[in-house]
Amino acid sequence: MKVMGRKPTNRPTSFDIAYRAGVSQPTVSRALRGSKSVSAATRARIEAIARELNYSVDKNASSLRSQRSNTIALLFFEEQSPDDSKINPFFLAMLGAITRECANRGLDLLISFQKLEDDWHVRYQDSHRADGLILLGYGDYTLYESRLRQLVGQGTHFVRWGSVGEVNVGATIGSDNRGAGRMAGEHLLGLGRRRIVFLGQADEHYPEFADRYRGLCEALEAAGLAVDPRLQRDVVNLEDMGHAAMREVIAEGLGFDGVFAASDLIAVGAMRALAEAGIAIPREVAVMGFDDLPAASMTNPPLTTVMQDLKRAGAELVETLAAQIEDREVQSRTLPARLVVRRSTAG
Amino acid sequence: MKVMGRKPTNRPTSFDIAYRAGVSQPTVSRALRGSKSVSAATRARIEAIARELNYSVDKNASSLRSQRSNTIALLFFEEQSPDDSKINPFFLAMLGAITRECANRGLDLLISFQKLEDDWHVRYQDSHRADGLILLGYGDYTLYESRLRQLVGQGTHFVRWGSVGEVNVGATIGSDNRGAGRMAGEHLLGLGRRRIVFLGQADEHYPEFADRYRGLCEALEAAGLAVDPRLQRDVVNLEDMGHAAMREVIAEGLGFDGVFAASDLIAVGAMRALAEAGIAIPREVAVMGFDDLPAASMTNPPLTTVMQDLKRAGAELVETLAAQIEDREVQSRTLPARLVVRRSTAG
DNA sequence: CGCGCGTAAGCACACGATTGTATTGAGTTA
DNA sequence: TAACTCAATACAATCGTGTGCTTACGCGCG
Repeated sequence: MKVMGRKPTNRPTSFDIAYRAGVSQPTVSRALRGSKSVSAATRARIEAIARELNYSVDKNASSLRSQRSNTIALLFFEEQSPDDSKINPFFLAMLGAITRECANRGLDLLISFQKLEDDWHVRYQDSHRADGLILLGYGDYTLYESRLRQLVGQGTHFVRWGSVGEVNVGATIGSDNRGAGRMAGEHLLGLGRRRIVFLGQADEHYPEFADRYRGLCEALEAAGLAVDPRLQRDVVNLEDMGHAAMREVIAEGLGFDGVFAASDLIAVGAMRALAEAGIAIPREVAVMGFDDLPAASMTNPPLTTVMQDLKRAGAELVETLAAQIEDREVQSRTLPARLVVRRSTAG
Repeated sequence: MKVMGRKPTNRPTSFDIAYRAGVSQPTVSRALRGSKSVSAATRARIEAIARELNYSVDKNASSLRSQRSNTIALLFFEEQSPDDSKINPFFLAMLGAITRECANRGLDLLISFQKLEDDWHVRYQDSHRADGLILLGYGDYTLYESRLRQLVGQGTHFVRWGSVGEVNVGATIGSDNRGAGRMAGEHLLGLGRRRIVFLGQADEHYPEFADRYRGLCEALEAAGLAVDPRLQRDVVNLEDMGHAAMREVIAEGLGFDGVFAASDLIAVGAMRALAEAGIAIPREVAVMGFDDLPAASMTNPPLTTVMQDLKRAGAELVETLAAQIEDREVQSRTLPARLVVRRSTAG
């Protein structure tokens, strides 16, 4: 015997539910979505049948009709990728917070790692894959700014993690990098350190790092100390770069008693260079990082650093994006960071 | 003036393309999907117009009609989650490889972190959100085995990362844990170590760890040494647990000159305990881990460990799942692992 | 000259839900 | 008793593609 027309998988549809409940199919849809124009009794009956049949709404049909996917896309993009499978660990940590918040709101999360050259900026919203984007990207800001403007132009909803500044396009959530930099500076100054090396770019291409440096400078100036520009080194967010820069500073023989690295990755590299040079941490040089990666507590000595509030960051990113999707007013926001003191600056 | 009917976003549809190209809508669909029943000239014309209008296929309509979402879902699940936003770093590392492979194949990747209690096992495929699942989960295997059987029962496509053994349900990809354990044992034995502590559960609830232990035992036996069960400790995959277990072993005063931790996280905790006890690594005790987390190279001394081939793992997982979705024959597979020697076992 | 076949394209419908509008029936009031 | 209101539900029209079947046409061959 040949049976045609029915696929082997006999997934129930809302028609099946309607038939058994003795109502029309649209009523099933309304009941399950909680419309108040369905009587409580009918709804209860429908829900019971749906549960019994293991029914679940077809996401594609639903999204097609309602023009809403209830999905957001998380896009990571980095410029330098020596090894593609290495992802900035800080963003990975944030991933946990974002997924959690999405789950709470019943949103699906699509993720993708992008090269700057890709055309992600047109694909997602256009194809109705996602209602909006969360963009996470360290790297040269000026390189992708034009992409962001294009997104705004085509009406795509998106939120960015990064430096909350004047020049921003679209809503941005970020840590209070300047405040945190100042806090770090004050911590080192409080330990009696006076000549502090800053490892990290301080130009407009990397606004987050630049803000951290600006904060450090503020702390120095507030303490009546001059800022020595020779103690600032442009370093991108890689361990090896931190190592190289630190070696250079040591070799140049400028005196210094503290290091503030713009990220933990850089700090780890710097500590390695210091250890190789036989310089004692923290006795001779105190070292601080930024991010509080898992690795920060495993270094020797454990690394003092600045912890960003990832949980709140994830929540704010998702909330801001959701608001934007619902056409509510949104604005950029700065989150406080917290000092985590460990032995690399103890005493 | 009031304009009705048209939403402000005037996304072009395949009808618009068809109209301008002077063909029917189905022809557009066929042309863009590469059907050979469209002449080259027509296809070129259609593609040009599509590009010009910035057309992109509506994912929802396409998935609805074809019953294929071209999306896979990546599900992490862990039993112990003291802090929800902490994710097993090993899986995070694998994430990079998986996204990359998905991108190569034009698959979208949905990700979600699940508690074991959740009903993810029915939601994804049923709602046509994804064509299949990749499951990553450390933890007590016996706890979720029934869920896996349920997945098989309802015909859901899925692939698992884990221990490739006899008892598996569904396709599984995993490292050759026994071989790697043996390799680790041989490495330590080659350094002249004779009494080797194993930190990690060795029962059927955690088959990956158990396999690593079995490999170690094989190496010992092959060298004509007896296995001392007092040197094996049940430890779950947490740094603190490694620390506690190592302290215990030290306190008990059993002699030992090597430690093989079932994971880097455990190894880091163990090294901390050894350092606190003033035991020199590697002079008095050589230490090895497993996973090669980023943190492994940052410990003091840097940790010798076993590197799993993440890139290949991601590729195999995706390939196996894709094959299953296309109803091709699939089978479980074991991947080789590689020893990474660092200073924690040097000499 | 008629038959068969291969190529290129069109027609009509199905996919499974959401949504605006019409309809029903019960209850209320003058 | 007829007109009117309101709550609850049914009807029909989408949303934008993919796909099986049919059609139109050109060509070679006996």
